[in-house]
Amino acid sequence: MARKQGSHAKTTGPLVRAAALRLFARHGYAAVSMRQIAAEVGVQAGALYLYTPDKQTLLFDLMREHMETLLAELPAPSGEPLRDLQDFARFHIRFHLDRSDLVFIAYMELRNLEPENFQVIERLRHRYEDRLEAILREGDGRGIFCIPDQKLATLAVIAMLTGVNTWYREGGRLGRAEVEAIYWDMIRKSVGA
Amino acid sequence: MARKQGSHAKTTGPLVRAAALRLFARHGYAAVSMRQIAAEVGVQAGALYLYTPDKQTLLFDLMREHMETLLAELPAPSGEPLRDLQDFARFHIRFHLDRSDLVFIAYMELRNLEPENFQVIERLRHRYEDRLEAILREGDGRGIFCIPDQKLATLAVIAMLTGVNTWYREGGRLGRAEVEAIYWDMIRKSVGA
DNA sequence: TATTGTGCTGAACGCATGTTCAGTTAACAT
DNA sequence: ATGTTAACTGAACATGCGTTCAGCACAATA
Repeated sequence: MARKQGSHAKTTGPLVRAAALRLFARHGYAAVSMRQIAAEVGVQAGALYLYTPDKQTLLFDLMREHMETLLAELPAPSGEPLRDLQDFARFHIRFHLDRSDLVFIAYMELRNLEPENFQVIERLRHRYEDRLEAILREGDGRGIFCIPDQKLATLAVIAMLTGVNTWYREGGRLGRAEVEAIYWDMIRKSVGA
Repeated sequence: MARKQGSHAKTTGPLVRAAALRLFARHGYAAVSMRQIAAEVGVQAGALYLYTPDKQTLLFDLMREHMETLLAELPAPSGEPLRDLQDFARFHIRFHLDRSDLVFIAYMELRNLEPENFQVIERLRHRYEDRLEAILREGDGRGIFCIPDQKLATLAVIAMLTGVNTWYREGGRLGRAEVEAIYWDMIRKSVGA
């Protein structure tokens, strides 16, 4: 039953990755055992170590790849703050709803990262926040926005947007487009534009 | 070394409770062992079972008491939506900053609750959200607010407010009063008032 | 057909887990 | 001095953990 993933890999193979993603999101990193992950893949526990060095790397790889994709796919700013803020907001909602498991892990399992791994993820997250802060600063400087504190506004907007993931369900009362529109409306108002 | 907590209690004693609170908040429920909690209290693991029926109850009691206190201390609405919204926002920030460990646990460890315990907490959380939603609905109906969707606005505001806990540190750039004022400004604008 | 390779098993390693309980200790009441 | 009781220990229970590794099966190569 050859599964063709890799052999004594330094990072995680795709099938193992997918199984770990599902289980970590559902039960949490600390509550999931390597044997459970192996069962989800359909192998014995020992075989996992052909595809990942250890359990911690399983978690770290999930988070790092998630954050790197987030930064890579974030649309480049046009220099027009109102439009850039809208792009950011809509992108954030769409990107996060498409990856609810990864988002959940990235926000919940930070404390289960070993310190050096934690710092890597923190740096990536900070780069993402900085992108939003730059938009807000630009808009505030040009008098398009009216923001009491740019750092706080950045964190407030991101918290608000990320909150969508805690309640949104496919096939619910509102579709993604409506959610995007409603949140954009609230965010636009909250920064005084 | 008598510690006078209780004896074969059905709920958790205060010293054990405080130790569990610290450790769960720092490392997560699944990652903390009864032996670690016992060490924090200064007893052997077996002694914990004089003060709590089991580990799950330790977690559940923390969450339930937290949510009940939250509901009990939430100020009663005056009927004046703008003032009630401000009261709600300021109360939320203050209450949550005063209990950052409990808040962290209440948001992070939901999935470690057994199903029936989970439902109890969910119901309490819903009652809290309903209080805010009632304020928004009243203000929107009277034309004081301008809200595209009351349910979403409720969740967005709470997410925004709760986000403060992820970054606020005592002795940082901003004091509590300033944070309260800035967030109140953003929230007021976001609901169109 | 013989030889190499890889992909995986299954057992084992030492250690930690939540929980129970027979017994020790110390404070108090009589 | 004796009896009582509550607080606590320390060992034990069965189970599970992350991780390692000798060996096996099978596909590809020679």
